[in-house]
Amino acid sequence: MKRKVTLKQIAKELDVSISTVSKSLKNSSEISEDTRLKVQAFAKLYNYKPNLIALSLKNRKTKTIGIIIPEIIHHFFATVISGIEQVANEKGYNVMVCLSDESFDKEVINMELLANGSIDGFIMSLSKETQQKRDFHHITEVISQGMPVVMFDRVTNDIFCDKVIIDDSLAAFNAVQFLIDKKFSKIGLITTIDYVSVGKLRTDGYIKALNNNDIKIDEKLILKIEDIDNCADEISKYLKNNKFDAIFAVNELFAVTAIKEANKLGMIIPKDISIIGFTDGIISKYSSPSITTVSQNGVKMGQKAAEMLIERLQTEENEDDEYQEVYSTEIIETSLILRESTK
Amino acid sequence: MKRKVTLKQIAKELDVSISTVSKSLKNSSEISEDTRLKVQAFAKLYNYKPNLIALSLKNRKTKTIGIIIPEIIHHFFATVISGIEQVANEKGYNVMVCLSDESFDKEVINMELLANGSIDGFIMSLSKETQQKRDFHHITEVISQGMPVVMFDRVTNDIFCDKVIIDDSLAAFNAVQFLIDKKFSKIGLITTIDYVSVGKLRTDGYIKALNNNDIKIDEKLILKIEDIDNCADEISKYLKNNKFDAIFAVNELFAVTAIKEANKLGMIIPKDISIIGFTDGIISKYSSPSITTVSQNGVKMGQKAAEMLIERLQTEENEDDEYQEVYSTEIIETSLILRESTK
DNA sequence: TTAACTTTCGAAAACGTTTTCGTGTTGAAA
DNA sequence: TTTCAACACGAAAACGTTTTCGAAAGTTAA
Repeated sequence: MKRKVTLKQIAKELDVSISTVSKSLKNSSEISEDTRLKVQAFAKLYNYKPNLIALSLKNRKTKTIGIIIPEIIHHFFATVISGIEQVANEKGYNVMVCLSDESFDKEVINMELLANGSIDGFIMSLSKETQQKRDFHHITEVISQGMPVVMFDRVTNDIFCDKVIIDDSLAAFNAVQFLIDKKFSKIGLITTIDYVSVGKLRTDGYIKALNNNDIKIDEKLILKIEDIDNCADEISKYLKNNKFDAIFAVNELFAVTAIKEANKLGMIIPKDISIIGFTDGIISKYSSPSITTVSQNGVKMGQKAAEMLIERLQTEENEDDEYQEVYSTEIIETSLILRESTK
Repeated sequence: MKRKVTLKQIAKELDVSISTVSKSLKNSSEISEDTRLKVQAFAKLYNYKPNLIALSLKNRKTKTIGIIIPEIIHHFFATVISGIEQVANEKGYNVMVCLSDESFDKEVINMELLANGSIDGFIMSLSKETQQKRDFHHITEVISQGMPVVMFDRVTNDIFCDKVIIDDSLAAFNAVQFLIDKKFSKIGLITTIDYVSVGKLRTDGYIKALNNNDIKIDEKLILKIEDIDNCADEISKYLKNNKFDAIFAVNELFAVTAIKEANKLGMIIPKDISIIGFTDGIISKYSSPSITTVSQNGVKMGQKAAEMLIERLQTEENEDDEYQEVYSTEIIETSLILRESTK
């Protein structure tokens, strides 16, 4: 077992000082060509690579980005990570991933942990519990310590920082308008409870679209689901007790579950009911029928978030008067992907 | 903006030495109760938290695990990360995630990067290209430097290290045997090209099951797909040109695509053809019909891998004679989850 | 020969910890 | 009064870098 070689060892071996070794490897003109080449040859032979932890300590920056998301077994979040990783990689950054499991406490603990020197900045999406409690002290805390934060998707107006979102309300509006244009009027909505910010916004879009077209809101056609894991029964009951032309679901799970339950009740999609989902995940693509959906480009969101964070890290690096403090909110375009679940 | 407070600042503020502050915070009996409490109060007030990078440098361990996987937009890998993160979290470890994008070069670069001090050990699954090239020098390299590696799922016999796998061959065998027990004999196989280790093993299981039951292997019933992204046409042609009772697909994507293409050709699943997939992802669960599949418990694999790695890190910590060098391979159980795609 | 540069290198500080060891002060025992 | 242990604390090294500054040679010019 050969441990990694350090500057000190090289110095000792070649009988020069540590400084000389360091400078030689950086091709400093201070060092004669003789020793420079000698050191470089030796370093190459022993495959010297600088210890990144030591560098982090010295430079007070780690070249890693902390990601905090509610869960990873969720196609959308996985795509966001993928986007982040991609640009981080290009720009020489690594990523540390922490999962909050939708728990406020875990979110806080993870943030505090990472904030203690391990990373240069955060990219995060709020946990459900955090959104519910509306307690963001952990985030303001790290921001006040000078650590940049970029929030995406599940964001809050209570925090001032860079953000990357889609226009959930508009996207929902467009989806519902699409259904209305098809001359549907009995349009159902399957959504989440209101404290999930994106659920709320998508619901708003639905309502706005109906209002805009003078269609009366029928509360019975709006289903708010609390327990996502056991939504099937609720949806089944909802389908049985109402008549629909179409349904707009705020995520793919609700959409696909609606299709399955509708099938069980003898309805055929899209003949009897048209269905539109939200988030272009694998479910929508591969279910039968495949689902017309609002595409929410996770990869692009991740890329944008990473670009914004790294941009901020690098300007911070140069200007020592660190008070530009102008935050921006980037809106990623959505589009309606037409598939088989709509007529 | 208040930067994080350090021991040095506290020491200066209270007019004691750095050592005294450090010891006080660790409740050392060397320090009088007076100063101890005073320091602790001050530290609490200013929310002192030790800098983890400095600790990492001092202790020569980072308490983080490096994960290298081919991609993250893949339900199976996402579940594995989830499992790893869970036990890592419990045991006070963080995770750094790097994606190889199925590329050999990216895998090598990422490993070398992380190996330079950023992490204590690796959990990884080989990229396709690495499996094809059979070049594992980057892995032997880090192992020879004393950094533990745990491989999962896509592993190789060429490397000696801890491994977590499922018995792909047996699982495939059981799935095919299940079909044979249903009195099916024209059983198709949709698989990958051979250098993907798990694809090969699952193919072996298929062949063994047929042989075991004296069913002649018909090469025309075996479809090897190279370009996963455009498999639909190939599968469609394959379905058109052969007659089947059943099909075994080595992943869910092939299974669901087969269902969709079969539907297009007017066949009904499972009435006309029974289909079994591999990997219990969301596609299998939510497609219509839902897909009978070999469940490959990613969460459990991740958990096990993390346990093995951390176990090794901790014994390494205690025993300085680090030569136990007995590696084990853990096999995670699979099971057949019966759903609607089989009669 | 001397003064003034150049060239080439090393010492040391710094990043933020932990820990070993030494030291000065106190109190009690002899 | 002397001796010694207990107590309370600080100095310094160490982890592995980078970088500033100073200094010892060697070189050139006067």
